[in-house]
Amino acid sequence: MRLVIARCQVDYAGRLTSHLPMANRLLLIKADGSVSIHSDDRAYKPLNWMSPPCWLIEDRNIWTVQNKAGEKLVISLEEILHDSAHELGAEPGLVKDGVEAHLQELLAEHIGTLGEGYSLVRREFPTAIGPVDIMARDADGASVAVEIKRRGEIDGVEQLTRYLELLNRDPLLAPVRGVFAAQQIKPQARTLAEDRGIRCLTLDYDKLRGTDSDEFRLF
Amino acid sequence: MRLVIARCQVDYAGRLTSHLPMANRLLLIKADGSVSIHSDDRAYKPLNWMSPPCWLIEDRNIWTVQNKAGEKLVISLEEILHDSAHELGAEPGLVKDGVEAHLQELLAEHIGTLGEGYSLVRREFPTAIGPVDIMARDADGASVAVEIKRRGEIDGVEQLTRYLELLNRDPLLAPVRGVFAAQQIKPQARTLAEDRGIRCLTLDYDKLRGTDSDEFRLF
DNA sequence: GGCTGGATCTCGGAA
DNA sequence: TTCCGAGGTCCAGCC
Repeated sequence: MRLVIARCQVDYAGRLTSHLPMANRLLLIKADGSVSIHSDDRAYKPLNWMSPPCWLIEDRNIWTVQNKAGEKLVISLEEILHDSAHELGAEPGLVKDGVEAHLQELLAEHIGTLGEGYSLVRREFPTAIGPVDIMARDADGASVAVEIKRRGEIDGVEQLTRYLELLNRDPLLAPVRGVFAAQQIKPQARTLAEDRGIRCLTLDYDKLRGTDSDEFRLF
Repeated sequence: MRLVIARCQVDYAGRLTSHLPMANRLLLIKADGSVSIHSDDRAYKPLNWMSPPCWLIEDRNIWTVQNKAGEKLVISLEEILHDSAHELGAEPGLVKDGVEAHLQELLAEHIGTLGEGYSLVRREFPTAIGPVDIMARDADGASVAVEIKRRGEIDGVEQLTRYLELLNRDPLLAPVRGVFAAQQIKPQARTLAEDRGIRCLTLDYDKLRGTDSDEFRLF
């Protein structure tokens, strides 16, 4: 990894065109060839960048980064204030816990959260337009399609609506009801869902994760 | 801006929990207090980060970054390989060209792109569920709602469908037809749009921008 | 290779 | 403040 602090201006031409006037910035050149340009604020997003695979050509004070798609980043350097290189070695990688995939696992394990007598058909139930997060049957054996989100917004309701429309054309499954399950459901999404006869279910991640044997406590 | 290269492990607890095993990484501490942790690949995304406003407390070899929401990043340092600070000064800011806003401007200027005799009602036509990109009238004075995207996908068709549903309840406007305009329209989006009686229109950014007087050439 | 959908999305604007 | 939509979205997973 090479760290350069420099007074520079930057022009990008690719999916859009952009221009950065002359100023001091950090240039980050990584081992995979990627380049990013940071100002002294914002943690997440660089001002400009080129994702790998891409190639940096240094021609005196003009640096050009290019990729196969023809996107181009041109950095004009006026003054270099710092330039250092560092060997970092392998990155073991980030371990995450608490994303949507976990919610799906947990709800599948605790399918009774949907209601008494519910049973799991399968996770990632395949359809022509993509997999339904969870297919289940209620106590009477009727099909229920569940869409799971961490944050329930309108897009998720639209997604579930498309699935239901398709699933209800299958005489072996129909009628299929929908459940929109999320840790948090935005009011607009809830309104739209309920307008369409879709049940909303707020999930409590900690409670789902907490105990594998809640049922015991009932006795 | 402070640049630290260090052997460290990192734990984040907030919107999710995550763990980074001990390894060498770049720690970026910016003037606004934000902190990000980069490995030696990927230009765009840090492994972990805390966005401003947040506060860093250095207690010997344990650094803790926290924000008001209670999100917490704990960095355990084993060895510091580099540590430097740099004054960058003000960032003049990025100037962009070629985003959706420009398409909207250009199509409004060249409303005839929609067809002979079309006239502009207004851009950002307000509705209860958000602004319609462009409202126009055709040669016969009938209302036309236009949704503009750089890349036309299913979400955009759904968005326009919601607008049309609402607009058609207004007797002063109804009947309102829809046009889905984009630089590129995905086949699935086109199919869905046409199923719903929405016209698809592919926009040529360069042609729209190119000449203000194409009409002249017809003579 | 393309396509789909999640993301600690981030970021900006408007109500 | 919340809501909403764009983004050079990026990115992983699956086909």
